[in-house]
Parts: sequence; C-alpha cells; structure tokens
Amino acid sequence: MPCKFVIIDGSSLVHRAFYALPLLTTASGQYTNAVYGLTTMLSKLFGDQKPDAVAVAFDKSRITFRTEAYAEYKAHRKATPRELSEQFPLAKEVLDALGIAVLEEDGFEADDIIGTLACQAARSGWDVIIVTGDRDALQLIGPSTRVMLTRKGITDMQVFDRDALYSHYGVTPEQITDLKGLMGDASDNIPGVPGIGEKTATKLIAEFGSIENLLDNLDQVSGKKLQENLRANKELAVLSKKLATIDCNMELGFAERDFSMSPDVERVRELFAKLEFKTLLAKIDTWLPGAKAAPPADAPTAPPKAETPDSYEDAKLLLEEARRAGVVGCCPIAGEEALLAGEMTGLGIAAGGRTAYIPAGHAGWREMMALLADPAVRKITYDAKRLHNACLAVHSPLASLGFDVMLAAYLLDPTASDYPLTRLVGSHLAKPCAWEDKAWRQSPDYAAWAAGAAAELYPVMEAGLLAAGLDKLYYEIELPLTEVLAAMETAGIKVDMASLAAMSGEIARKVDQLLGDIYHLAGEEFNVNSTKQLGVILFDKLKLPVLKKTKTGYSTDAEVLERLAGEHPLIDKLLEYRMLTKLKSTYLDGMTALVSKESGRIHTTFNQTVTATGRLSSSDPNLQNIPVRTEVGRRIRELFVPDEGYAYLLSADYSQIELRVLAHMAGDGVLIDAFRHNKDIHTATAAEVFGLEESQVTFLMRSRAKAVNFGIVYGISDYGLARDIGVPRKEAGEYIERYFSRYPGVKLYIDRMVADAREKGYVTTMFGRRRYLPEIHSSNFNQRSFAERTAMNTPIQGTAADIIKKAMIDVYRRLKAAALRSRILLQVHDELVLEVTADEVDQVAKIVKEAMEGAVSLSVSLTTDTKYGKSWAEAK
DNA sequence: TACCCCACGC
DNA sequence: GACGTACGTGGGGTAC
Repeated sequence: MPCKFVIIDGSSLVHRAFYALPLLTTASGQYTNAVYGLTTMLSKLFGDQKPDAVAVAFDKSRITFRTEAYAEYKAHRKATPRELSEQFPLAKEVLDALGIAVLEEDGFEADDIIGTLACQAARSGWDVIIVTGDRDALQLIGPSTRVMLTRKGITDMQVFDRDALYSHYGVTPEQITDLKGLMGDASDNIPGVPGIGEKTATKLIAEFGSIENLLDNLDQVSGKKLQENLRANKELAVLSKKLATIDCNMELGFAERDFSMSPDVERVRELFAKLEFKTLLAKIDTWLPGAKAAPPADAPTAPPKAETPDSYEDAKLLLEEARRAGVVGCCPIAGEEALLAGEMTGLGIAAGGRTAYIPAGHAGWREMMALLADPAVRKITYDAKRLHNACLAVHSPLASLGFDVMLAAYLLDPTASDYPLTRLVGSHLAKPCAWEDKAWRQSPDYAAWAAGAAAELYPVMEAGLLAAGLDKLYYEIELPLTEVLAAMETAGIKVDMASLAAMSGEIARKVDQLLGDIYHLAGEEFNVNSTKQLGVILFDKLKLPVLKKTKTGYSTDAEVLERLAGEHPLIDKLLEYRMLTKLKSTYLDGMTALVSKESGRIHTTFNQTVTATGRLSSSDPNLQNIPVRTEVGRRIRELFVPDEGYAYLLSADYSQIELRVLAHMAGDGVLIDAFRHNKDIHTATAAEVFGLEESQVTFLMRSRAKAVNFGIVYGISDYGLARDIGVPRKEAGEYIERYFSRYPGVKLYIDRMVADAREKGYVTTMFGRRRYLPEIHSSNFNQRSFAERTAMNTPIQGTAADIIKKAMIDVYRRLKAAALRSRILLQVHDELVLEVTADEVDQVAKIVKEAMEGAVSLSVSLTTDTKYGKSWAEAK
C-alpha cells in the first residue's frame, strides 16, 4: 500500500475559516474562529482520509520570487485584520501539539512548498492529496496527486483528479497556468490579458494548448480585435503565466523529514480546553490517533482538586484563617431541590489563598456554620441567593454578605445572557477556563474552586464597579436585595390545591366539549394546538381569508381570529379553546407540578441577573404573568391564598410609576403638573394630544393616548403603536409627534438620552444602573432605531425597577425590625404581595405604603394602592 | 434539541 | 423611506 500523504495549505484554510465563521472568541477575548475552523477541517480530514503522513505549509513573507518579477503581485491584498493575524501563532501551536509538520520558507509561498512536496512524494510513489482553497493548486494534479478544494463553508470540499478537472474547467492540469496567464487572477493581482476572461481563455487554451503555442500562431486566432489585443499584451501573458506557475523544485530536504503524525494527546486536550473547542474535545477519540482513553479526573485540564481537610484541626486552621482575615469565599454544593430541602451536602471555602471543601458530616461543619452566621466575617460568593436559600433551609443564619461576583458581573453588563463563573474568571482574571461539564459543577472540586475564584474576583470586580460608578447601586440595593429575594423564595406562596384541581377538571371538561364542537364544525379531527394543521383547516378547507402570514405559514393568532370572528362559527370556539388550554397548561397544570411536597407552597425563583433593564424576572413558575384582566384570570388569582397562621394577602402597587419617573427625570412641566393635580394621566394626555378639554375626551381618544403613553414607557415604534391601536403607521407617527410637541420636556429628555448613548456608549438610570448600547452606531437602520428606543426607555423602566427594589429592602427591614410575622412573597414589577396576619395588617399596610412611596423623593409624588383580602384576587 | 408560534404579565 | 418592530417565561408543535 502506498503511503497516503495529505498536504495542507495552512494559510489558505486559515483565511477561509476566518471569513466563513463568525468571529468566535474565548471567554478571555482570544479570537479563535480561524483556528477553530482549521482544526475542524483537520479533524474531518483525519476522520475521512486516515492519512499516513501530513504536512501543513504556510506563506512566510510577502517578498517572494514573484514580487521580484512583478512588484504588483498580490499588491491589492487588504492588510490582514488583527483578529486574524493573531490566530496564526495559535494555529501553529495546535498543529505542533497534533505532531504535524509545519513548513514555511522565506521567499516562497505555501503553494511552492506544497508543489515541491507533492512532486517529491509522487516520485516516491506516495498517494498525495492537496487540501486548499486556492485554485492555482489544480496545476499540481497528477496520476497519483489529487486536489481537494474548499467549496463553501469549511467542510464542504470537492476532490479533483485529472478527469474531474477536465469535465469542470475543460483544461488539463498543465494548462491551468496558461489559463491564468490569459485570464489573470484578481485576488493575486496577476494581470492576465486585458479583456480576456474565463470563457475566452478556456476557448483559446482548448484550441491552442498553451500560451506559447497561441502566441506563435496568433494569426490563426479568430476575431481581429482579440488577435490585436493578444499581440499587444504578449509580455503580460507570459509574465502572468510565470507568476501563476508553482515552483516544484525547492530545497526542502524531503527525504530527511518526518511527516508521520505524532500527536501529544494531553497537550492537545489542554490546548482545546484553553481555546474552548468543546465539541472537538468531546469527540477527540473519533479522529485523533492515540486519543482513545478518556482523561483521568485529575488531568491537568481540570482545575486543582479540592483539598478536603482530613481532620478537625485542618478545618479549624482554615476557618481561623478566615476569621483572622474577616473575609471568606464560599460556595455551597447540593442539587437545587436538595438545597431547598435543607440538604446542603458541603461547602467550598477559600481563605488566605487556600481553598478547601468541607463536607456536611465533617467535624468542622459546626464551626463552618458558625462562620457563616458571624457578621464579622464577610462572605464572598458566586450566587449569594443560593447560599442564602441553603442556609434558610437548614435554619442556620447567614450574616454579612460581602460581595457577590455574579451580581457584580450583571451590573457591569446587564445584557449578557448568563454569567458562568468560568467565564468571569476568564474575562476578569484573564485565566482562560473552559471546564463546563455539569458533573463537575456539582462536585466538591467545583465548590472549592468556585469559592477561591469568587474570592479572587472580588477585588477586581469591586474596582470595576467603582470605576463605573455602580458601587452605590451595588452595595445599597442589589446586594441587600439578595437576602430579601432569598426570603421570598424560601417563603413561597400557598396555593389552594383543592380548588386548583377542581378548576383544572372543570376546564378539562369544557375543553373536551369545545374540541368536539371544533371537530364537528371543521368536519374532521385534527390537532387544534398545531398552528400548521389549524391553518390548513381555516384557510385551505374553509377558505377563510388570509389576513396575516408568519415566516412559516398562515398566522392564526388572536388578532387574526378576532377579525375572522363573524366569518365562521368555528372561530369563537377556537378563541375560547385557546384561552382555556393556555390557562390550564401554563397556569393550572404548570403550577401544580411546581408545588413543593415539603411546604405545599410554590417557591418561584426571582432572577436578579436576567433583564437588561434592571427588573427582576420570575421563573419556575413565572408568577409575574398570572392573568389579571379576564374573569378566568381572576379565578386563577383566587387560588393564591394566605397560609395557615396568616389572615390575608396584601397587595400594594405603584400607580403609574414609569410615567411619574419620566415626569421627574425629564422635568417636563406639563406632565409634572398633570400628576400634581392628580389627573387621570391618559385622559390628560388625550386632551393634550387631541387639543381638547379633558371633558371632551372620548373613550377612544383616551385608549389611544394610553397606548401612546405605553409606547413612551416601553419604547415601541410608530409601527408598534400602529399595530396596537389599529391605525396606519403614519397616523401613529403623528400621534407620537403631537405628544412630543405637547410635552417638550419629554422630547428634550429623550433626545438627551440618545445623545448620551452616542457619546458614552451607554445610558444610566437615576441610580446609576448602566446599559450599554453599541448598536446606537450601527449602520443598520433597525438596529440603530432599536438602540435609540432602548436609550429612551431603559432609564425610565430601569429607574422604576431601582425604586421598587429599594422599597422592597426597606419593607423587609422594617418588618424585621418590628419583629412582625408578616412577610413579602412576590414582586410583580410595580406590585408587592405580602402575606399578613390579622393583627398586623394595619401596621403592615402602613409600613408598605411608607416604604414604597418614600423610596425616593421625586418632583411628583409616588402613590400606591393597597388592598388586602383572602386571596390574591381579593387583594387587587 | 432548537426553533417557531402563541399567549400571559408589566 | 427602508426595515421589523419593549421585556420577560412558558407550553406545545415540528423539523432536525
């Protein structure tokens, strides 16, 4: 069997990969897309071809024998972008680790190295495959040499031998240089003969065989113009051919070189981990020779193993160190449910530069818990709320939250999708780290490592907060809020399970009935939940008019159905079906699944690091989107009740908090005046926008004005407003214009926000919360417009979020200080829901009102509405 | 699993 | 005047 030799044009493939893939980076900001692409190509090649020998050639310098012959050679090439050039050393590092021969020579291009290797290898009887994106290489095709060209993307390749080349381009390998000599090559700045492109060049070469023969027989060329053109550019054609000809006679010492692959598997793993090539790493044994064995758990690719103190004395020393320093990094370990159930299985801790893991049964555990309760020792954490919940579950107090790195990361950039600790370490400590597997995250090793990482991140991130003016918001609002949220989550909210089950059954029966009606009216059974199948029934079978389409087919959303309501009796049934199934699946059944077996209550999660504006979000279940407007929604809220020992649920919500914040921040006299006179704000807006007395405002006008106010607060566009109120976009735009002319302070304010965003790159809330808006400079109209609307809206929504967060902390502290049993359960953006006892209800109502209305002093008052009752529905 | 469509809240 | 249209969470269907 002849030796199978794969020769790769490294420069070509790296370029190809760079432009074919998005600009990937590691957590630490190292660009990796080109290296990743190259490595992916290699892995595919190795898997498919199983070569015996491999070589990769690179261009070395710009000065080659070609530039000596023709100074303009490749002169039009754009400078290599920095994002790419910095990846070349990395690519070579990967190749080196893979044990692949890398060749580069002064004065030559990769092509010449490849040509020389290919010729010599072929002479030695090897089978050669050349892999490149450069069509010049096609001239190297021979009886035992094939060329594999990239087609599109990075893994789509096409193999050319002599026959394939001929059927594709109508020339032989030897004629490739003649072809290039005539048609030139724009990318290499090879001139060719002016006016001759691929078609003419191919025709001439097919007829005359070579440039030399063509030039010797010019008089036989058909077409006078072409003949003269060729005659005038004889030298250019010859020079171009020379430039396109690959040198196959370099001195490379072929015979002495070793092209067999000898990968250093451990180094490859390490490198891939560093570069975050997770997929390649995971599949490494499928393509890398000798990479069969899985890495041992303590391979150098994994972070250091946790020290587990084996004696009481060991643990005591570390804890004493923490006490001395007054600060300790800590990270609990246990599955989520286990934490809530009070099963903390252990704790990773970091003090004095050492990290350790203390399991729950350890002799030092009691000291550990005492340390957590010690207010003199500040706790440094990643996700303090988790630790807090864990402590609450075991009724062991947690005192003195010192710093939470996840929260800090959120304030520094609230638009990130998540904040894994490994990434924070990469970006803030410049320690690339790519261990992401789930098992590791639940291991003692991780807990110890995380405790250490948090401790190490603390000073760096605190400096970052200080530099961005976020420290006050952080220490006075976000960090203390964590404890409040933990208390709310741990408390949970009681659900009347009996009524819930009854309601679920009742709705199930109704849905069943509706389904029968729907099938009957449709004339067949189908999956009503499938918009695709429903579309076929409504628009193909029943021939109802198609009013709106989605990307993938007919739209069947509520708006469409409502407009079709008179057309067919099926429509009403569908609307009701939709409403009931949504209610049942999302709220009734969805919540049932999340009722805790231990407490019989629902413990939602309040996410403090999710929204871009600073609001909280709620999940598992989402208790911030329980229906409120409809009658059935009311019935769902009736299911939320006070638990034993409590008498009422109390709900307090801010009235028009966003618009009041806007009035204050914009300092708009008209808006401020409206609030000071306690006007109905939407009626007042309608009067302004329509130029009427308030008494003349109709219901329709008020509802349109309300939508305009809504639009101002949420930053919707004229298009969005038009859709919401059902008028043409132009008219919606006019409303917005009229609004701005009636509220000039608002107009000035939002212009200032947009200008701010352009100048500084971000906008801020009253409390200094930031949101970066890089798209404000986008040349894409949509992206830019969106950024502009965000610039107007985030300071308003974000400030409102800051205010209620501050109020929550205040309520929590006052309840605690007064040793009341009543407690906060939920926050729904502008509303707080508390569970109160009968004897405390008046006092609590007063506390909540004072805390919410007094959270901040604005030029308009903040007002709240408070109600309480036997269920959430009664409290609204 | 990833995406779409739809629907709920603020 | 384009263009695709506030933020979230979640259920269910469908294509891969």
